[in-house]
Amino acid sequence: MSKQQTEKEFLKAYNPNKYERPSVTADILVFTTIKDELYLLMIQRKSHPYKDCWAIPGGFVSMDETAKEAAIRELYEETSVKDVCLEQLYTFSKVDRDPRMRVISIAYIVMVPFEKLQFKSGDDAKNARLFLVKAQANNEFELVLKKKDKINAKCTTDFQKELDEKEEDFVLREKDLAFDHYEIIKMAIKRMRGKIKYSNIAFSFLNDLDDFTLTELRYIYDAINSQKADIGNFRRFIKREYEQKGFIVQNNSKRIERGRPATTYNWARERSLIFDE
Amino acid sequence: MSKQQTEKEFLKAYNPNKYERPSVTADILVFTTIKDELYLLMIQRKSHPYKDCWAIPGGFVSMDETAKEAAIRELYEETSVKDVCLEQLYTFSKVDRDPRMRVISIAYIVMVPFEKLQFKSGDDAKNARLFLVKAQANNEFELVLKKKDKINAKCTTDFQKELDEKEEDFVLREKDLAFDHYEIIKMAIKRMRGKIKYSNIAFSFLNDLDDFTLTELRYIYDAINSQKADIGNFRRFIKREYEQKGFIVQNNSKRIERGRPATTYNWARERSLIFDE
DNA sequence: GCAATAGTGTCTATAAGACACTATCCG
DNA sequence: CGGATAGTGTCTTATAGACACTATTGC
Repeated sequence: MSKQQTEKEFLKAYNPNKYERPSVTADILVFTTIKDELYLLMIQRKSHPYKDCWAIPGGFVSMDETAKEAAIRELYEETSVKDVCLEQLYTFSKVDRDPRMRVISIAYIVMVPFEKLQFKSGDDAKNARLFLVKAQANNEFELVLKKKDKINAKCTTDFQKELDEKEEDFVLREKDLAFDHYEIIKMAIKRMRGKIKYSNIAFSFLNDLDDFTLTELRYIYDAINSQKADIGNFRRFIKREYEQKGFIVQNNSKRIERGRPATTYNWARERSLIFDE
Repeated sequence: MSKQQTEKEFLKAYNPNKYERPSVTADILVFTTIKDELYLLMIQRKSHPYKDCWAIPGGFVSMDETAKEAAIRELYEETSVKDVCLEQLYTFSKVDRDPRMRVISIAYIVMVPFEKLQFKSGDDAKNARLFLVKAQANNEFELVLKKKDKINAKCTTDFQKELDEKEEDFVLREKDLAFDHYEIIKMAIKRMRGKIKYSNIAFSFLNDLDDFTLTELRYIYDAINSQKADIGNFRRFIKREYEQKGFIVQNNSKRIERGRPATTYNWARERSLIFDE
């Protein structure tokens, strides 16, 4: 090979199969909130390895798509959700994390309003469920499926029937999760808690950016932090950081449910600002 | 295939070569500080693609190492530096980022004291240089090689001779960098500026954790933020966040150079706390 | 009126920024 | 003494947390 080779010549002669290569997958952590609780979408594996264990959804990154595009595709396949923003969490590359072969996983966080989630729990190819994320000390957590909760009520799979007949809630702990998924989820929760302080990620959980109340928004903060914020201090914080700076504006209408009607707000800037890094 | 297959049988029958796979590389951003300026290690490519362009070092992740281990190995090969902490920055996966083939890069940031860097600039396989990171508005930047600076003085390559004969400094801008490396560096600078506020990453630039002055530490903050901190406010900040909490402790000896001798400090906790996430 | 929810006001402690001042070395 | 660098003090404003209070609805 001459040193005076042009780039074109070089590329023609280049053999891209010289080295063995790992598989690359995109994993997605689909979080949602209901009231002031945080939920995570998990699927039950129907095949080896970790058959019957619960895992976060994911799939191989194909040659003609970015990792993010793969995550978006997977997300759509699992939940019919489109047009959401994803945040890259971390890339996991332990050599033995998958017993089949070398797999490197790029994990993404996606935050979806519960109302937009059409998770395909009826799909008999696999069980998909929203697990309550029950925070414990030190960023540890449990994933809980409440007996006869309304959230996964539509599910009519064998698994659901079994669960309904049991005496207690169904609880997943570290050892019950497939692969290194406990570690991934733990990191995701930590990341969300970190980012909620200085970014607007909480707004990505709102069902309607044109019509939300400060209480709805506070519940989202409470869900992620798993603690109840002081009402007065929270309002002051949102008004200073978002209303005074023109990101959110009051609507004319009020939300009437029980108690005093609530002022509703709308996000006044480009929607793409939500969840921008 | 029977549904009653055991995991062992499954793994035996599994064919891991079903899908085409991308190559995976680990790229490292080696930052260092001199006085209150930030420098980045770049290498000049000796082969296609982007022959003669400047790039951040990197290499393929092999099948028996994690991405982080690959980064550590690369780092050692380039700079003889060992025992440093790396921070995973981001994984870049655009389909066409490398014209040879599909390459996904996991980028790592490493912060090294200048004194510990033995960068192999004499190695005639490639030029390696420390570029001054010259910040501009909006997280943009230029990489500058000053004519006849002392930092890269040991270099005797053809490139250096050429540079010495020129009239002006050698400046790299976005278009002068290989692949998507401008974007990567930009993100790295942003990340460091974000993390320096609430983490102890600045300490990882200190040459001697058992003997440093607050002025040395302030210079590191200035280098990353590319602005000069107020001396009094900075001291108050460090004393509150680090001395009062017992992370750093005053030494008995003083550092005597010019002017009033400076109190030296040492990091009093486990060293592994430096740069922990 | 009462339960329920929305929303305000106030007090305190802490933190961030601007900036003037003092201290201690060398030569 | 003066130049150089280290280190202190003070004033102002912004922010965070605790917590008591008022407002507006339906029934």
